[in-house]
Amino acid sequence: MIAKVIVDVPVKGTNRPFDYEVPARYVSWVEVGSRVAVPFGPRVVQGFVVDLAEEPSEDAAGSGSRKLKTVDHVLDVEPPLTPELVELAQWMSRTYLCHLSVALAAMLPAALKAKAERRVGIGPEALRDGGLAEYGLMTTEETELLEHIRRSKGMLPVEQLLERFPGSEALLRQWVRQGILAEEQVLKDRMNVKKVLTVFACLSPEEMLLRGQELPASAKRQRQVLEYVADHPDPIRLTELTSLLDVTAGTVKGLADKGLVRLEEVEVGRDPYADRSFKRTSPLPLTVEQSQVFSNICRAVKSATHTMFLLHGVTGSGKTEVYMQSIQTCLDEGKEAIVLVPEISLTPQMVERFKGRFGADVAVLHSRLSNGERYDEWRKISAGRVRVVIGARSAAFAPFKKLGLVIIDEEHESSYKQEESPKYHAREVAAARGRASGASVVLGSATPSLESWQAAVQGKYKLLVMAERVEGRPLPPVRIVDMRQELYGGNRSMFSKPLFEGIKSRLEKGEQSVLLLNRRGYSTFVMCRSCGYTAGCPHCDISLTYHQTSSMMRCHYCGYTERQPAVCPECGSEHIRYFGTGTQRVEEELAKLFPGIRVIRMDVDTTTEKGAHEKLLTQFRQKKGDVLLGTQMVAKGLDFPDVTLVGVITADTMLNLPDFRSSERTFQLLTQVAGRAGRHHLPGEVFVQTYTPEHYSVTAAGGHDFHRFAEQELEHRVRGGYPPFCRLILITLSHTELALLVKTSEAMVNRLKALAREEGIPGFIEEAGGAQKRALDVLGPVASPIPRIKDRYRFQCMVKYRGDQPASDLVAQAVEAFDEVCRQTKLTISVDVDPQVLM
DNA sequence: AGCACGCCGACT
DNA sequence: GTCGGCGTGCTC
Repeated sequence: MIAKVIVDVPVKGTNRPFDYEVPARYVSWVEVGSRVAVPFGPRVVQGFVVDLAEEPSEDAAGSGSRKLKTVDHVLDVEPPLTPELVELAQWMSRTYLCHLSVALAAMLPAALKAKAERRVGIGPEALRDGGLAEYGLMTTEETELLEHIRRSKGMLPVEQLLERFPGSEALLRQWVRQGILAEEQVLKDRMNVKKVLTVFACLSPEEMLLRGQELPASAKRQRQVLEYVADHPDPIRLTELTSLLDVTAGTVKGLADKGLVRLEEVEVGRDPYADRSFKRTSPLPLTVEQSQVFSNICRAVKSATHTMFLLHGVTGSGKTEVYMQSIQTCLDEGKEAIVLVPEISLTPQMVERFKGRFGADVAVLHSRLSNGERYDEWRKISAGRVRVVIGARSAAFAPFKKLGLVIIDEEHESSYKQEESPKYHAREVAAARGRASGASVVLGSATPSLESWQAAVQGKYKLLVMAERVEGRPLPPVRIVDMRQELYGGNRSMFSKPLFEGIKSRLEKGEQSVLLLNRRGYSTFVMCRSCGYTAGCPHCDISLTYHQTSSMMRCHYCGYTERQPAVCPECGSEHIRYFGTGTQRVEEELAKLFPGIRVIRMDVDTTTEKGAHEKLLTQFRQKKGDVLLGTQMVAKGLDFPDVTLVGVITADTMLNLPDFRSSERTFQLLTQVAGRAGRHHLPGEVFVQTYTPEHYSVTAAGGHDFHRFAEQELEHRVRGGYPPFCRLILITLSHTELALLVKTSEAMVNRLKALAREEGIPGFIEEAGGAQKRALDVLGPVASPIPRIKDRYRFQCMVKYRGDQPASDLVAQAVEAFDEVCRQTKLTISVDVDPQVLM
């Protein structure tokens, strides 16, 4: 038997199957989707079986004089991929122009990426009579190395040897060649066991308290920790201890240094939800609207006909309950279901709802899991121990064998697009998987993407609507505040009068507020007021961002850091000003305006630590803060009963970005925050501060009116020739030499145009009214919005095409034509199909 | 990616 | 005259 194997070596030239003989002992074991170790050139690599055949193909080595190599071994007891997923990977590779091995690897947890481990042991030559005499004298170091290997018997990992005997790599290789050492390569998965720093008491409680007395008076925190440990002598996780007592890890480490406690890494069991019980819930009665939607989905699931549904349901209309009952139907049919949610809304509350309904039938996949934990969850799916998975975009690849339903919640979220290769969109992957397997796909959103909306309007997707909120709670009134008027009125603060009054009255009533500062694409930067100098990254064409916590200037693209300048480096002036309203500045301003206000700030600076996100939200829920202030992460799916005010500091920061989706993003964000207030018994109020109050994405969001927004935005998109009326492929070229880059970029555009002509793809047709209708068009080249990153200049060109045109093929051909140039000049070309952010 | 083969400078 | 630099090319 012959296995066609895609080797996990993602370079040009290996993007095709290689033929291997399957040894008799594996014949009944190797399947399409198996992961195997195969010899490849001089080493052993991981590969995926994508096909099985009786005979090797004509052009394979086996047909010539050389013999086919043999599959070394099979890496898993059961194939980690199904034939259906292998097919899907092939679709991804074609559609998103990526190496097939990259598409296959993206479907598996990172733990299942085997790397060869080389090991050496004593070889036949060293055991021969006469020993090593004929190889000449060895230096003491060499003798020591060989003795070390001899003593340890068995095989030793080379990596480990090199740690002890640095620089002996060449020598080891030579000995292997001479037969003094024997070598083997074993493919090992990266299944590191998760370890957690744990605090142990190492003295008796009495002794500890005694030693606590001896601590200097200034060590208040340390004494506090010591007292707690003396009280609770059981080992406790460091993270748990620090969050419980609100101290830093440094405090505990200080105690450890003094020998009062012991810090040790302890292996932890990996079920992240093992120690939690979930209250089981039963299906809730559905409203008329809900049950109509539900029965539509049920019909498709029961008949196993692939249908794409777009569920347009306002915030609070009870989409989750419909999802859960649809999933139940799916399970009753003996099928499995996938729920995709944006990473940010994959909160414990969300997980709790699904665990509560489906219990142990649910696997959870999110980015905070360690490799081992993720693998464990994934195993539950592949072994058939669960029938429901809830997770972020990669959960679209859950290895179910009888998939019946895929739910994509908040389908408009851009996080469904992977920004690294394979640059897939989970929505498109789910659709492709549904088409192949007969599963139905439900796209749910209060603010659908215009792509999905247009598909529904055209009847490609079936539109389902839920326009009413559960229990008829009204959507909160939205007050749009014109900041220009505020400025005319003499208010130069970042808070308008109405928002100020709103916050003030909430403080008085003991109610809570959420403030949103949309900082995306808008960083705080530093400028000299005397000469206009701005601090820029020396490697990228972008200004440096100021971080107050560290007093450092940092480049968000390459990580370059420098100290905050005390005086202007250009003119020596001391008048340096910080521009851009960061959350830190808003926090300061709040403290000034409302003395004693308790602000919980949530942004990249305060949430990098693991679990910080959840911790801050819990604090806010427990009313340990009056105001929750944050970037867009506060807008998503949060549900606090005592929040009666939501304020958006500046609605238009992202409206002015050079991206055709900026209006859409603004509308989505504003609509979402507007849904955050008054979800419970207390009525809510929303303030949106803006300099462009007449913009339709602001007014439509203010009126909770998706239809009006969609109508206007679609008109803009038609006129500009943008999705959903076409599809885009963004090609970015980069190189250190600008001249070469420009020349190559132009050549690329010409090549694309020539290919389109050759294929007879029609070009530009101008329609009456200025609307453009074209089958394929190539724009550019132009400098990328960030023209230089990490010392490499960047140019881009854009292919616009009608959805039914095979543009991926065309781009693939064009890019291939530049292979030679890329190799010779180190120029890189990256292709993004259906780009979400044009930067 | 590795690791070979293969063609030009600083040493015994 | 050899050892070794890392530039190109291949892997069933």
